Amino acid sequence: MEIKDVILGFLDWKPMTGYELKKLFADLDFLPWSGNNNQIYKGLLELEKEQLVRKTIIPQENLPAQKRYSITAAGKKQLQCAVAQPPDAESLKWRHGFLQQLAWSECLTTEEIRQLVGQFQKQNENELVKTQDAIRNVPATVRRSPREAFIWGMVFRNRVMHLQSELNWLNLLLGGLTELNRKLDSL
Amino acid sequence: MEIKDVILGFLDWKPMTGYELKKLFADLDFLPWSGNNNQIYKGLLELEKEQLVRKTIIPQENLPAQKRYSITAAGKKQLQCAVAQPPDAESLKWRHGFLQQLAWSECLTTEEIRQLVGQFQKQNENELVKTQDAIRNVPATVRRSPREAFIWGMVFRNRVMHLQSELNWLNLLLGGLTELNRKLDSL
DNA sequence: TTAACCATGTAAAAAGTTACATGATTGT
DNA sequence: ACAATCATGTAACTTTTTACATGGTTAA
Repeated sequence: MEIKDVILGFLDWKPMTGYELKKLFADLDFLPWSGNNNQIYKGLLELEKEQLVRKTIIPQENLPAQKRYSITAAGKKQLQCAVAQPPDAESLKWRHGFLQQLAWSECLTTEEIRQLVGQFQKQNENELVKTQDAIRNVPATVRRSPREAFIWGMVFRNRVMHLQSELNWLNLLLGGLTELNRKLDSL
Repeated sequence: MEIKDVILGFLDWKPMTGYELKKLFADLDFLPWSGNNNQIYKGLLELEKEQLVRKTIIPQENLPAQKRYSITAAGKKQLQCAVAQPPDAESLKWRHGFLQQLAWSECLTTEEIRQLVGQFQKQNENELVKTQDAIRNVPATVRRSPREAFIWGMVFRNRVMHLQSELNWLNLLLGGLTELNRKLDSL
């Protein structure tokens, strides 16, 4: 998922202007882009050129005309494709790409979502093992004092705890999806 | 903390070459920089121009000469200054700046570290409240299905759980620092 | 009257990634 | 024979940020 895919995700909710998109980027903390003018307005121009969105110009009195963008069929296809990608490794570092895929997963079946979640779960488990190993290899140089040794231990433990909390969250997620299916089946 | 400060942090352990620094950036997952040639070698040149590091050239047979950089007094001052900054807001998003400050906090007193931790703790608590509020304001547009509503709930809950796990970690950290002090006092 | 909101966009700079370039040594 | 390690650096490109630019409306 790159920023243009997220824009498509928003436009798949409803048609919007660049201005509205900017506000969403500013409000939603899990998106790693600032959503500045350059990203949004340039992005929209490109998306239009690629025919993934279409614009309607709405003139206003005393204010610059609104350009309201809506997603095209090709845009929907592109969104679905981006969302269905196997979660990439950077998700485990700072750009939580998996959350973005999940947020716009409405275009996938529940089974496909489960698969994505499963893949991400495995990546997290591997990373947890890797990090716990890494603790044993902390460079000896960082033991100038018992305090520094303790602090570096905590730096690694931070990551371990985050990964564990992520795994807990993934279990809740899978449980919730099952629960939803159960309810729908019983209707 | 920007990448040059982290380089200073490493050189404060011991003098190193660009090649060694690269490996550290590659190995340590909590650092958000890839540590590619451009960043490291350009960074070192700039640091040298700013007189924050000094280089010694060590010729080798059959291999390019090593350039071993060491931190200067001015460099140590700069590092301490960077580490002592109040943790910035981006720490709460993706670039976990606080971890970097903590990792190189050996130049601070335990009291100063406690202060940093306290500040970061407060920011996390505020952010937790803010995020829990935000859940109540999730745009109604994202409820195309019960499934989507559930998923967006989980996207927000991911952040809540991370913040809670961060607060737990901060308590462990403060507890550990107290414990260390107790031990030193009892000698 | 000052700030925030509405609404668009562009320019320049900074930061980051990927690929290029060299070339000996060591292990599989 | 091929890949990895050692060891430096540069060039081209992409991404992101910050600042510039305009200008009317509304609420404190």
